[in-house]
Amino acid sequence: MRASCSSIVTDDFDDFNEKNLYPSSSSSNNCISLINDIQNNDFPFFDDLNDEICKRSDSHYEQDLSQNSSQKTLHYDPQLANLIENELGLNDCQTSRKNAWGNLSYAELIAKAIQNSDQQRLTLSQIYSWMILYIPYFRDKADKKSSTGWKNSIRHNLSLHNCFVRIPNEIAGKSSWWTIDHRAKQVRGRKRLQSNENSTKSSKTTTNYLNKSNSTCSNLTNNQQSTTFTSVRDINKSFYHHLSTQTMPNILHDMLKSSSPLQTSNYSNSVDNIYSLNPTKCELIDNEYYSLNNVNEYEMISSKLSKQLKTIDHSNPLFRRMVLTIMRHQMNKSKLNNNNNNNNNNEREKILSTPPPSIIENSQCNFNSSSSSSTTTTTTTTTFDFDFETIYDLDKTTFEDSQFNIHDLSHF
Amino acid sequence: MRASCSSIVTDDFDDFNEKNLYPSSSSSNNCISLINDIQNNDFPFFDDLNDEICKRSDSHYEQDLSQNSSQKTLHYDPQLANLIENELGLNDCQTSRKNAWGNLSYAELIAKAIQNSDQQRLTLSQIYSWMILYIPYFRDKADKKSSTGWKNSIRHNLSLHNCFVRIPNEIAGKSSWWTIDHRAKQVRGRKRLQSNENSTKSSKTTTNYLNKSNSTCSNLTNNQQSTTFTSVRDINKSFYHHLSTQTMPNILHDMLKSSSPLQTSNYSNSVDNIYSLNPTKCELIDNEYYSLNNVNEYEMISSKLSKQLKTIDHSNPLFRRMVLTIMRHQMNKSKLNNNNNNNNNNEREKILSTPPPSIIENSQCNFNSSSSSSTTTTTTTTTFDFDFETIYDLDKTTFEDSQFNIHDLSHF
DNA sequence: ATTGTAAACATGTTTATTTT
DNA sequence: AAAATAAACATGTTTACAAT
Ligand SMILES: [Mg+2]
Ligand SMILES: [Mg+2]
Repeated sequence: MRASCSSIVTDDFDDFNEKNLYPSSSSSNNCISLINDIQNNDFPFFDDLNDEICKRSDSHYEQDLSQNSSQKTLHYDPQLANLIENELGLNDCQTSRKNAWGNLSYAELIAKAIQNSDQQRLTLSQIYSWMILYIPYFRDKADKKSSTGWKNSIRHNLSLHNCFVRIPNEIAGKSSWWTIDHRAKQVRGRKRLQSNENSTKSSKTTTNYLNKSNSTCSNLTNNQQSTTFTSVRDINKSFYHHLSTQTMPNILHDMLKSSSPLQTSNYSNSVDNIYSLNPTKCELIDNEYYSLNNVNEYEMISSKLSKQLKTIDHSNPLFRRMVLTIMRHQMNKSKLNNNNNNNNNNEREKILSTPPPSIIENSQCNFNSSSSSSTTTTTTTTTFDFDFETIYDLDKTTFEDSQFNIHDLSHF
Repeated sequence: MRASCSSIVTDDFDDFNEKNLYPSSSSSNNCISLINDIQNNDFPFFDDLNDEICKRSDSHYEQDLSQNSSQKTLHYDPQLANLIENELGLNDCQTSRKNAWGNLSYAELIAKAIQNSDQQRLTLSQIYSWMILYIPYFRDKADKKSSTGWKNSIRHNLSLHNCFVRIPNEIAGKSSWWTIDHRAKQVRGRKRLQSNENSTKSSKTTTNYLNKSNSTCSNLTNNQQSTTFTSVRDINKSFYHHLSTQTMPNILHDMLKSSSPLQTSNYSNSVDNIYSLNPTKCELIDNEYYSLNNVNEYEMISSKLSKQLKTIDHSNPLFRRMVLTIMRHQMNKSKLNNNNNNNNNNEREKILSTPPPSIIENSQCNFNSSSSSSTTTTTTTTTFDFDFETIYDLDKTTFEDSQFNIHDLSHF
């Protein structure tokens, strides 16, 4: 309890929490009856309510091993501690371990911490606490001075690996939630391409740290091995891997802006929120997305999308998504072709050298007619069924086992 | 353009933006026709699209004075610059000015920057750029070394004043938007109460920096002088002013948890999002909320709410809000009474000394029956009409003149 | 090539001190 | 009392480099 909180009111609240007068979250039955009480009786006054709360608590008292109030949700599980010690190799007689703390990497430890949390998400400080609680080595280095190193590494790993996804905290002023994106099979991902793309195309063996051996640590099924796209965002991601930072062209901005959104539904009604479907700093998840087969696959989807685009109204929020996806696909396809033909600068030069004609208001331009560039790609049209419902569903990038779609927070 | 972005693809994109090949956002007519084109024709290829874009651009070319690509939206407005110079007093012959840069405070400058932006929001680096662009003094101190001081002050002001509200950026990895909350008439707000509450009760004169004189800088109406509550959140804010940090009691958490939410509507379906209606670090907006009249007003609302609470289902998301509001009201009312009676510790002692009885599952407890505390408050019941629609409306804390409800971003 | 480690840096929050 | 100023600190992002 901070000394600066001098008022009685604050003291009361602190005591309520710190002395665990309230039942833990496991006692939800009691609370249902409490709700009934409130609904059946007239207005309960505070002190009476407190009496009632006292009556119902206590039996569910749980020892809180964490230091401060922000880590209330962290409970010590001896069984888990044992399992982790085994995985670390601390119970083996071997003297040589991968790291000072055992045989697990930082990424694996962080994944364990998050996966063993109630809501599959933790704040940075909660991750720190988890480490101190479960990893003996870090427990010995918990003080300010000696913790700087490994805490830095924790932060480094959270940022570096794209399987760790930061979600803004709903409570203003509190730090973000760190979650796990199970679709990112590749735990470690470069944020920026190395200088030349030659080295990039080599196939890379990626390890999956998230679902390892023991059953207690993870009840998550790993049934997402197929290369089908799970969301529009995934498609975009695969397109934008080679760009370090991506600014959406103004033209697209305007197109989106000019199509007024629906007020209903889950879709947000501002242009800006549409951008939430456009993560600027994207990362290649599966290298094999590069293969020509996959390019054709995109082609297929894109072709389907463009046909459906003609049938729906501007006001339909799906319209915006489709435009987005198509534009991206086309731009990247064109560029991919340029790369393959080794005439990298042609396209660019051509565009830059084109003298700007006068504006044609509301003109009916035929895009397929004009000028330039021999990059005609064969468009494979198949029986790919890609209707609205499908797109709609695809966009729900739900986590498998979490109770709610945590990534909605970043969408809306 | 960064040297590290070596791929042609990136170069293309950069050129598109930096050379302003795309029309500015004012040319939405062109874009509508472009959308029609896409819908009417078959699939437009990238290079054709580019040609079209070139045709339509150029006339709307605007000089971009900002240094790097993240500040694309910042345009230099000579007229605005002139107005600001006048407000700074740079055109006066006076030698003595409030600050080295003129007669406006940091808070006033930041407010001007945001209010003159397209979308009424800027990132931190955009605010920096605005200062360098419009304030001569800062323009002379734009380099790394000499800018640390005033940039620190900018950040300090953004955090300190609760009229500046931080909204997470929809684009993952980008820094937050800074917006203005026009309901916060008091620009400066302490984040934490000073040591003793004696000094707090003195009435404080607060200045409103947001709508000052000139018409160009602000088309915002200042018609929120009444003390009526504009949202449930406002009510909560006024309750929680005296708490530096507020953890919601577990009991309430459980109550909310046990009432399953509806899947429809704008309301989020996770307990955690309910907390978004419960800003932990709240701040007193109007000191007069302390007065007894206002306490009774809350009493009124609270009473109404509690009656309606009895009529609605747990699954109704409004139910949660009402519980929230009522609980808060009662707790604070009780504490307020304790303070008035100068028996501050009685209530607390009583609660702490109460021996915890055994749990009563699904019992029908009468809250008004039991024990303790002589703090019976007279509940004024009036004709206050507070139905669902009202609550629903109250929660839409829309900005007056902004095109969309930017604060929805922090709600959902 | 993967991982650990250090460090520079940006962005926010908060407290303390000085100036006015 | 309000504003400017300095500074400590937490949280994230990114680069560099060493160890394996
Ligand atoms: Mg990450
Ligand atoms: Mg603020």
